[in-house]
Amino acid sequence: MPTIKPINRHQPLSVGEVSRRSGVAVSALHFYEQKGLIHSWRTDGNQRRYHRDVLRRIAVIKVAQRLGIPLAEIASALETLPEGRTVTADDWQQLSNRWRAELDDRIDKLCRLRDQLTDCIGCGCLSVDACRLRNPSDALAEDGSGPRLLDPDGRD
Amino acid sequence: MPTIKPINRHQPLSVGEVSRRSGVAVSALHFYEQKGLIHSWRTDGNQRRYHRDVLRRIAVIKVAQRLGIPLAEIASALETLPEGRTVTADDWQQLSNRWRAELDDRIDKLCRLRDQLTDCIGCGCLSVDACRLRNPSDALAEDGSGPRLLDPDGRD
DNA sequence: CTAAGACCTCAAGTAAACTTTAGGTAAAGC
DNA sequence: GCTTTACCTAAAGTTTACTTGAGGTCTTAG
Repeated sequence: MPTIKPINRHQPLSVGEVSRRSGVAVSALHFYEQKGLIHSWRTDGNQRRYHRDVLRRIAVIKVAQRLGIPLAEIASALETLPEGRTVTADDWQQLSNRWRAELDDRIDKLCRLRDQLTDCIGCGCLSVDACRLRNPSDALAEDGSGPRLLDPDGRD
Repeated sequence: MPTIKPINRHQPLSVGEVSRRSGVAVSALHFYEQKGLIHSWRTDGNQRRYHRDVLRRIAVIKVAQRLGIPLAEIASALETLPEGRTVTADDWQQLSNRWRAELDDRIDKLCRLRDQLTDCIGCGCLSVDACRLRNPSDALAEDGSGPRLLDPDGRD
């Protein structure tokens, strides 16, 4: 047995340890817990303790975030797993396949947008009627930052 | 020619007209003005009036937003134009070339991410040491350990 | 035993891009 | 003249993903 602070694979982790090992700030861990993304129990002294599985869960969260998945969606995806369960390889495969499809989609949209932009740079028109760039056929805005409907009226 | 309310090309536009013709909410127009993206003058009654050029300017803003350019950056790009000037075809070409480069960049990054994800789905490891997806830094030391299947024991 | 460091909660702050609300003025229609 | 519609300002609210701060408790090293 080690003499100095034996890091037992089956010992629970404190929030600080999880933070150091995952690279996620303590405040963010609190936040994730509040949002139901991770779970913990408490010691007698009311301090959080985590199962080591939480590290893998956090890894999934971080990857999903890099993919551009909002936390709420990550949370609901993780909720489909049996309560608080370790994320298995199968789980990961399911999640990542779904997320890759979304990523593919986003890439597709951006590529189409790039093509339109390229055309438009060529013509330089920005015409209300003719410019594909100004008249996106696929109505979904990249960024959901507000309702925007194109007014059919108008020439300029 | 219309008999009712002749829409003169050289008459200024009220904020409501600009809103209807551009598809941008009045509140957003106020907001853009506050941020220096568009400009107006006032009537005796303190109401905003816009030069028709504003519509083209707004078109540029909207396209830039679809490209994912933040408003602050759009503002500073528009500021490089002579004060309040109409956006010419040349201006547009300059701006859009720059923005297309940024878009290319973003697409590139997403594609690389997709590739990593695809790899990772295959191996399913999410390993701290070996997973490219979890180690986005380029300073990844490729030790011989190689990808490994998910350990049900919860190895981090 | 005590002081430092880790941890706790709750509230408020941050940034982006707007919208909503409230209270009031201006212009247009009948 | 009166009412409806358009417009004005300033401030606060919205969402996402957190961080920061204040004030207090727990745990651990010496």
